Amino acid sequence: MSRTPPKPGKHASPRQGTEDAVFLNLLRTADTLLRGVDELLKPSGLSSTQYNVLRILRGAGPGGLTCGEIAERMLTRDPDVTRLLDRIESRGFISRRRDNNDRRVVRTSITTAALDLLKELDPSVNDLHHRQLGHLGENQLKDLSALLKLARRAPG
Amino acid sequence: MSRTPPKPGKHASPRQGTEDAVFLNLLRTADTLLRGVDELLKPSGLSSTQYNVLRILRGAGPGGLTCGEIAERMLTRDPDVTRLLDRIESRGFISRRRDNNDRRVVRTSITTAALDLLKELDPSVNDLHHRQLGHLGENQLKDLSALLKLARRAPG
DNA sequence: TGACAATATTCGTTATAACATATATTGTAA
DNA sequence: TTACAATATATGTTATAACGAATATTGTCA
Repeated sequence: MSRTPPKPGKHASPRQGTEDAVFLNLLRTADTLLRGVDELLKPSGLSSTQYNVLRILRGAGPGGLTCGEIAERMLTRDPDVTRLLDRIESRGFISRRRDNNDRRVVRTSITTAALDLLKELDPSVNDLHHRQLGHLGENQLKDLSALLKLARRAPG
Repeated sequence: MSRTPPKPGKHASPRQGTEDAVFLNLLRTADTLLRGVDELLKPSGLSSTQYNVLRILRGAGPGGLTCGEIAERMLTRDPDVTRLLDRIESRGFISRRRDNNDRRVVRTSITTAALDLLKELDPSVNDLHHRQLGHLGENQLKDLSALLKLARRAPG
């Protein structure tokens, strides 16, 4: 097999278990927190994925973004941005139009209806995060963010 | 609204941004790592959810587990364990039988075919985790695990 | 120009997830 | 025993995700 051999002189490594534990804890924690957000969004009929897209578009401003740019910024990669946007559009939360310079691309921007909804949701989302993570100290939060960012930066 | 008022004398809090950052980093990192696992499992036709179930059942031993017990231990909550198990069963990786004492419950146990497959996958999964997380030091891994565990333990 | 690769998005299809509700079995209490 | 709540799993249905291939447009180079 193409298995990387362990460094000579090192035994089967306690790291293995530690790395595995990080992986398991990461998924469990992410699922727990995400579930809370989905719960909170349920009354407005948004999935967390849709909510995430709307936040991305709010951040992008009135110029809007292309499908590819949206895909890049999503938290969770989605191979089918088109139909995700279809569903959001059908609720009147985004508008799409062909770019005149490059007619391959479709620029998507957020509607004022969606901006209003986000504004309404903002405080509850902040509150939720605070309930979910407020028991961590400021330093722990910063450490955690830094470690997570670092964890994503695999050398391979 | 039922918004918890901020402590008097404190402004809108830099914590808010920090908590939000943790949340975003958590989802991004989890997605990145999970994607690697899915990629690795693709040749064997297992989703990461199915793989997770098989690992749970391996850990449970020959006595097997009930649907409820499996659901509890899953990384990602799934409201429809039945059909998840259906799909795994159709590939011959688990066997199910009614419990004779309590005929409501179905006990599920892993087959030797699945044990063989897991054994075959073990080294590649460990290697993957090592490639994904090996650049973190032993202490960082332990800190990260601890913080993630702590993050799940919200007081509410 | 014409052929072709690259890019951006869309579509067809199948698999899986989510949600609400139904069925079967057991335990409990009148 | 009968009625009823509780538990464990299963099913019907709809929504979303995943995968592969298709379409449209642009850029590049012989």
